[in-house]
Amino acid sequence: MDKPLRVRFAPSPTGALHIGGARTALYNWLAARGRGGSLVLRIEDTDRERSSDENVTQNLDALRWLELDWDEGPLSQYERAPRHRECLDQLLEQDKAYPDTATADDVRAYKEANDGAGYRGTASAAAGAAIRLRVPEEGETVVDDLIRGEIRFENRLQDDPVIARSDGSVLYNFAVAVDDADMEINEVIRGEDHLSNTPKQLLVLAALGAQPPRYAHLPLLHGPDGKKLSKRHGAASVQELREQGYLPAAVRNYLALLGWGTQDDTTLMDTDELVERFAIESVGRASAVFDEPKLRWINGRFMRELAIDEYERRLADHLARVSPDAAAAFAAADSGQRSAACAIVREKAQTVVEVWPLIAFLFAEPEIDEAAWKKVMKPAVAAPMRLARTTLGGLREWDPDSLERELRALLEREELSARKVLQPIRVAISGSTISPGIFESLAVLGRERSLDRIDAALERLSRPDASADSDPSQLPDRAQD
RNA sequence: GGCCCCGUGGUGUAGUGGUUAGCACGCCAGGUUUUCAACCUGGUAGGGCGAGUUCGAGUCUCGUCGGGGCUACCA
Repeated sequence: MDKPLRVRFAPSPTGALHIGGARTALYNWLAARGRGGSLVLRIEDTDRERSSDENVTQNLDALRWLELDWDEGPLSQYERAPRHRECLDQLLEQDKAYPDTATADDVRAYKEANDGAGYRGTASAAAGAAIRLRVPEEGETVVDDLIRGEIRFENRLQDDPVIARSDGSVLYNFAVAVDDADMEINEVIRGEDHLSNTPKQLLVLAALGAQPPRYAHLPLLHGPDGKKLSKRHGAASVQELREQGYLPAAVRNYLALLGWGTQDDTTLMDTDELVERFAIESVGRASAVFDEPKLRWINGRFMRELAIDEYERRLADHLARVSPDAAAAFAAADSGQRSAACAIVREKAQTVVEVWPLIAFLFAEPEIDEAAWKKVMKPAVAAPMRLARTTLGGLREWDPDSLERELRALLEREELSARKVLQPIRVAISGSTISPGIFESLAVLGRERSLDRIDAALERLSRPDASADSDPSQLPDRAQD
C-alpha cells in the first residue's frame, strides 16, 4: 500500500547525545527495522556557533555503542546550504516569503496592538533584512500525529516565521522541512518539544508544494523531580550510561519501555523481540521519568545472561577505560582464570562497574579492608582457622565441590558454624567481607595463593598487636573512592 | 501572558463503559544462605479535583487544578 518507510534521526551536535535523544534514535531505529524501512542519520548543524566536530563524533560514538545503525548518512545539514538557498529563492520569487527587518520587539509590539494575532510584516528592500514565510490569514494548520491524533493550530495566531537570517543562512524550521522533503522522509519521529515547530514546518512544506510526512511526537523524558532530565539526575547522556557500566542491550530495553509498553506486560525483551513488537502508534502520551534503579535491575538481568566471553570483553573494555593497572592485571592472567573469575561474579554484579571490585583479589594481592578485618578477625577465629588451614592443606583436589565437601565435613566434625570459619577465610583471601562464593573463590584463586594468604592472615592474627595494628592511617570508615 | 501537549500507586506501564484496577522497579516483611547480592514468598501503595452523560466511568464530555513544551535572525 504505502511507500516503504523512511525515517530519520536528526541530532543537533551542540552537546553529548542525551538520553532523550537516544530514545528518539531507538524508536526511529525500531520503527525502521520493524517495518522494513530505512533510517537516515542527519546532523542538524546549521547553528555554526554551537555545533562542533567533537560533538558530532561523540554523538556517532554513542549511537554505535548503543548498536543502533543507520542506512544513510551521516548527512550534514549545513552542507546542504546551497539547496536550502535555492528553495528560499524560489519562495521569494513566488512571494511566499519576504525580507523583513522587524526585531523581536517589533513582533511583540505588533501582537500587543493586534489582540495577539500572528505577526505579519511587509516586504522591505532594506539591507539586513531576515526572510519571513507568509502564513495564510485564514484556516488552520493541522498536525496529524500518530500518537496524539489531530492537533490544530490557527494560522491567524501564527507569526510569519523567520526562515533565513539576514546573512542568508537558513533557520532550523526551514532546513528541516526542505531536508525531510528532499530525503523523502515519510514519518518523523521526534520529541514532543518539536510539536509546536511542526505547523511552521508544515507551512514551509506547503509553500514548497511538497507532501508532508506523518508525525509522531514522543513524550518527553524527565528527571525524578519532574523537571527536564539533566546531569543533576545522575546519568543524562549515553556516555555517562556507558561509564556507569550499563549494557547497550539493557539500555535499549529500558529506553524502549520509557513511553511504551506491551499489552502483556513483558518487561525483559531482547532486541529481536523489541523490533518485532514495537509499534509507534502504541507509544504513550504522558511524559516519563527516567528511573535509574529500574535500569539497574534490567541491566543486572542482562548481565547474568551474558555469555562468558562477552562478559570478559565488556569487563576488559571497561577496565581499559578507567584503570590501566586493573586492565593490565586482568590481561596478564591466563584466559582460564579470567573466564573463571567472570563466571563466579556473573550472578552478582548489576553493572560492569561493580564487577572488578568483587574479583580484583583474584588478580592481585588484595588490600585488606581494616574495618572488615576488625569485624571478623577476632582472636577466637584463630583456632578454627588453623583447622581449616590444615584441612585445605591436605586437599587432593582443589575445586569448588571438593573444597565445599571437605570444609563442610570439618565444620560438622568440629561443630563449628559456617560463618565462624568461612567468613575469616573470605577476609584472608579477599581482604573483604564481600566476595563471590567462598568455595568458588578459593578454587579460582588456586591452592598456593589461597594457602599463602591464609597463612599470612594466621600470622597477623598471632601477633600481639594484631587487632590494634597501629596503622597511622586509621580512618575508621570506608575510604573507597 | 499567548499557543500547544499531558495527568492510573514513589517510578514505568496494562486496561479501551461493568475487573477484587493487572504487571514490573522501588520499598517493607519473611524464606533461602558462607558474605554481599541474586533468588523465592507475602505485603505496601494508584486513575489530581469537581460536575455531567450513563443502570454503570480510570475509560466519554465540560470545567478546574497541576505538570510540561514552544513562544530566538537556537536546534
